[in-house]
Amino acid sequence: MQLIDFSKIKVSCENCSLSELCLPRGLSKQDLEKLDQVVKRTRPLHKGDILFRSGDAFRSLFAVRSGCIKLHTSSDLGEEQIIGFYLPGEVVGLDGLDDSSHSCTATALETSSLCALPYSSLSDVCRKVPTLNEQMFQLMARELSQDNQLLLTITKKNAEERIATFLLSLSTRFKRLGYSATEFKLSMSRSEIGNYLGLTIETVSRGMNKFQKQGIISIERKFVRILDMPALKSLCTHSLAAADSKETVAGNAG
Amino acid sequence: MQLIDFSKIKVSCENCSLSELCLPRGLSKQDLEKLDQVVKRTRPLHKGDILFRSGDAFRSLFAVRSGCIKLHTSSDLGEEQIIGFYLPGEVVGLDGLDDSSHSCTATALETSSLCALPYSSLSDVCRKVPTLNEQMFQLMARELSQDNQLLLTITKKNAEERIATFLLSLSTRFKRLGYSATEFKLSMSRSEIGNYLGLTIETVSRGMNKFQKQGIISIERKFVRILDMPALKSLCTHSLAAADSKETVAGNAG
DNA sequence: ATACCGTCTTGACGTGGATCAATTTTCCCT
DNA sequence: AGGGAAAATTGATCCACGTCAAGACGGTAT
Repeated sequence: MQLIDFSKIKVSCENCSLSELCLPRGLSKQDLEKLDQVVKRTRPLHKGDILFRSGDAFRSLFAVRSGCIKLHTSSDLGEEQIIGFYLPGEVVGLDGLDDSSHSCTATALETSSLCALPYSSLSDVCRKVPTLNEQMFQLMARELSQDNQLLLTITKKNAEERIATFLLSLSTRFKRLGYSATEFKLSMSRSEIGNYLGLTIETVSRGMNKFQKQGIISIERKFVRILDMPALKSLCTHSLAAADSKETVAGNAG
Repeated sequence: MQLIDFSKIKVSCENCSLSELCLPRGLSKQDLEKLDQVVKRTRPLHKGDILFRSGDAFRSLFAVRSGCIKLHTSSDLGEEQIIGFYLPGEVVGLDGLDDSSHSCTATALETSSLCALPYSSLSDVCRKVPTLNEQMFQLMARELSQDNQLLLTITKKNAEERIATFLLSLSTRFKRLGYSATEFKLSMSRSEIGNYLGLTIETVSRGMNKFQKQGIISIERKFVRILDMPALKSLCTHSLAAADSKETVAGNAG
């Protein structure tokens, strides 16, 4: 086994294959260089390692380079609620911008490497580079709209639709990363999927096996293959379509 | 009936009783003046009026001065999901910072007056006033954490707990506004409460009537009085407490 | 190999809240 | 003030999903 000293690797946003993802829109080369000076690669996390805890002082944002991070809260009574899963190219830690302490905990689901963006230096750079500042707003707004999507999924969809939506979301994101959209590994357990979707582990298991019997996916342990993408897509909104006509709620649209 | 020409009223954040709420932390007097020059009071909206629609170009943030605004999405099929209710001192429109177009629709639930903060000028001021810029981040982070709260409420609590949590949240926010924490008017319909909480109108109605029979609240039409605040609070987390011991899920906390 | 343990699957059963339906109450418009 | 429609209540029924329980499978330590 080869040991790699990550501290010696020159980290560069410019050369990072993910730069388009974690920082989508046109920063100039100069701006990128400014950002580069700020980014620190942390040593890799292993499965179960905690990146930050709810209540921790907010110090950095983290861009995922590889692996998968789950973001979750604990209620007063220690009940876990998973807020999201972060894949490479996605940024974790924005929850810390309120009161400068994190409201969530971030845990590695598998060996994961990250770039740390220390907030103090980041906000300096933001001040000098308005484009970057706006990108930060965009990142947060995107997170907000993802939350809203999740809310819609949970309140309006039944178990199977939620599971289908979840799988489709992963597929889309893997594709964006340049990986296969039809074959991938789930880095989270059934229990974590259930928690995220507001379902029990049994319901998740049954749903996925049903899809398998229908020939829509094949699933073995953590490995998923999507066999019939159109079918999967139509599963995401099935009952909504059925409810179509009677759904013009409230009618206070004027 | 008296007509008021709001355009002639001198709007001033400095004198606004809500300034502590919509912009919580210490802007200097000078900074406030800069902000003042940017704020525009819009003419009041009436019940059902739409402030902005999903897909509209993002132009302004809006601080609620009076009334109540609901923020909601429509899915592909027109199904409504209410994301939140905004009371005086709260800021609506942050969903527009992604792609500079709104992902949600904002509708007045009753006659409401607002301050518009045109984004173009606001971002200018933000550039000059770092404190304000940070407050914007805080606003968004707070919105994120509220979304997370809602998610927890919906996935982990049963119908009655959700309703109790909802009432308590309103109570807290009214109190912060200087209104009574125990007597207030619901500006949203049962159907809107249900939509927000992921419940049907019948369940909301039954829940509230049950609380009434238990002597915890009294409710007449839209007017709520909280009679036993401690009881209401304990209702918010009841079943979570019961699940306490077995809830140390997953155990990957190290 | 073997034994153990955590994760996942599968089945049987019970229930909370959705759905359906019938009034009643309130709001709004003329 | 009155009439019509939307909103809310209340009751009866149903079913999707949670709960409980038993087993299968895979990974890991001895």
